[in-house]
Amino acid sequence: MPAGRRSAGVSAPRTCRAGRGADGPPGSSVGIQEIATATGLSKATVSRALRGLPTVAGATIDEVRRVADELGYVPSSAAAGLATGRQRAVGVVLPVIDRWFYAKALGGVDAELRAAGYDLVLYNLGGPGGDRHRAFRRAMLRQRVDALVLLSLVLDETERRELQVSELPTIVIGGPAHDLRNVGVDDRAVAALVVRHLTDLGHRHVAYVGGQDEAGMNVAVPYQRRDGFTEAMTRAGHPVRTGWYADGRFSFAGGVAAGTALLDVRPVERPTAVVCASDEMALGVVVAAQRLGLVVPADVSVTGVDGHEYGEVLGLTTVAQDPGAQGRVAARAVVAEAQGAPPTVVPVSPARLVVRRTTAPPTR
Amino acid sequence: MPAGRRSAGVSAPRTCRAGRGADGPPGSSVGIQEIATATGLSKATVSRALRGLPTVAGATIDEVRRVADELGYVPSSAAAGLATGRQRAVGVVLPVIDRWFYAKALGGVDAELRAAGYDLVLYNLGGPGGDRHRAFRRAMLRQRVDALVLLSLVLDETERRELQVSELPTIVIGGPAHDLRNVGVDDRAVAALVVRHLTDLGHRHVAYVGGQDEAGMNVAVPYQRRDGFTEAMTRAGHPVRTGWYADGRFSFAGGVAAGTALLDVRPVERPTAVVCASDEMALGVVVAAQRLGLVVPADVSVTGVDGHEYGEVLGLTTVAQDPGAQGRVAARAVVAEAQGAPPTVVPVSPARLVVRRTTAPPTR
DNA sequence: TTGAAAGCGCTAACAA
DNA sequence: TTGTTAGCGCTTTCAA
Repeated sequence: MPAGRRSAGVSAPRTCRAGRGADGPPGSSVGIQEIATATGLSKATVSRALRGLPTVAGATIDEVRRVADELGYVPSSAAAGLATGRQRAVGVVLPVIDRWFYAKALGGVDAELRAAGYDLVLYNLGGPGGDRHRAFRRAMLRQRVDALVLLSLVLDETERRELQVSELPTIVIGGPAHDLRNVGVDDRAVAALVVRHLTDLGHRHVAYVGGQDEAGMNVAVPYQRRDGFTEAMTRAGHPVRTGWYADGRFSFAGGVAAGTALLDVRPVERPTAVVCASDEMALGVVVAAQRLGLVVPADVSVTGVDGHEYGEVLGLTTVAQDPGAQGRVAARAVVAEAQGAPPTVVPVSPARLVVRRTTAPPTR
Repeated sequence: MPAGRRSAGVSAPRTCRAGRGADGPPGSSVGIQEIATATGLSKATVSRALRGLPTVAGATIDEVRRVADELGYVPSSAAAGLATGRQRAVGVVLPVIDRWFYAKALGGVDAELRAAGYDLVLYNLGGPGGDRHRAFRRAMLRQRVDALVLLSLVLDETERRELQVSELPTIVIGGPAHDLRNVGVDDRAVAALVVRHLTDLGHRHVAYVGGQDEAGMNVAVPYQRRDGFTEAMTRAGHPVRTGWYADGRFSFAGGVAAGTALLDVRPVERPTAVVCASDEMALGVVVAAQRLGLVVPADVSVTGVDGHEYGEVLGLTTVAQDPGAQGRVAARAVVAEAQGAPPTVVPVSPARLVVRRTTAPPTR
């Protein structure tokens, strides 16, 4: 706009405000200078008053705020950012938005940032197709944000290096990432929790639906859940058949496919329980079972991980986690760090077994 | 940082770069001045070269970019924004993130903005609890964005006024809003489409599940769908009983509740079809029907609106729309306007009937 | 408690 | 094709 304004006619070297004269309240470019003039104070004092610094007289603050309001003053984040070097904004980088976990976590990050007076700049890598690299670079290569929250991302070598160079406080939600702080549940423990529940019920033939989320989820999460499952089963004395690992791509449709593959076999070949690495996949497996004429949990028990609303309504046994809370924790951590606090250790996020109606003792 | 740097020791009035000396490549504050010095060019030329302006010699551009890279130059969006008055960012305001429609639309907006080189600043009003008002105040926008995309929002008087004052190019997705451009489907037509399908099948006793999304969805959407439904049914000669309007709160759980209320009655009192204003509610109604021992579509037909993935897997008849595309259209429109183009008319978004397995002729 | 003045890093007239 | 120069709107020393 400055440029626009300037080229709009006369070229008064300075004090060239707005298109319209500095007349009424509803003008676009009311700055602290205008407020200073109107109040007879200096820009410096107005600036301080607006921020409520303690060195300003209470009466002055009130007066300045009143006038600012009257004039329709809108602070310029760019100017403040340039002067202070802090943008009061945090970047959130995620692989895709339309997945339960990401959407919930993003909501949590947002809530916390809003409370802290920070803006949230979204960098969606847009799935495997999106030119994620460019998006990632832009995130930090423009100094638009003071910190970064990464949602379940696998970083490649280059990305990691750029992150380091940027020196931005960073944290990742969901799945540990090399050298970066991390908030999330203990995925191996989550898997062990489910296995324990199932073996306690008497299950010995348990299959697993996991797989890689092609959307760019942190590889560590699926691996850890799967390994945790395998380990726990082995420890319980019921090693898992190689054929009983199916890929559900972390989606509902993928769950249906995986469930069908696993369950559409002769009864003796069929697992008595299916452990899924997410609720959406578990829901898919339940649907697959029903389509095959099986009764859940009489014929097969099914479990998920997440705490998805649908699962609640449908009675899915699961290990519930709270991605919103994880988002809030992550946001709080990076904001604190951006404000100069030393990095603190973030505790492991809670996850708890919620037994509902898709698990029961095996009938075989 | 400037402040931080300054207080870090000596107070050299000017040219006080970085903490470390202006030594190696990986320093945080390399500006165009450094590049200018290194190349022997002026700041102005460096600036132009970096932006690839046509008035710069090709060789110069290459050289500047090379040196910039070498020095680890990171542009400052704040400085550029301050100088130009354009932030290269668009704000997206939405009531909640974790709803199918919003997540999808947000993804579309994001994709388009990324392609245009704009950043996306998210303003989540955080549901009915969130202090939505604050989020909307122009003070909060802080001139951080050049345009606004509103997702299905109802604006109150104050909000509308502040929007006007801000003079930002604005567009709303989903549901018309007073005085603002709008992208979305024709909700009355959508309802009529479903009714047509059902009456063609022979249905005369049709109930409706709609309701107000407490999350702050544009009121117009539910109203228009409901009115479109009522009108179409009346026109078809099958006026709807007053008791056959249920509130599903635009959620899956709400759909289950509404479906139960509607279907748990004596067979003769039961509608032969249930039209739902969203797929999630429709899925809930299907579940409710199954729980009551009814067969879909033999005992009841059920329809939704949206084109949700789950509905696809489960064979839900619906009117599919593409919120991602709507998001892209909206983003493109506001970006163009932010760049000075005159506002154009946005055409109504397409919606098409997708007949699957939850609708059939009535057996009664 | 306030004011004066010097920038923050970049862009854009204007001149060369 | 490039350089000079004057800001963009705010914050922050330093001095009063």
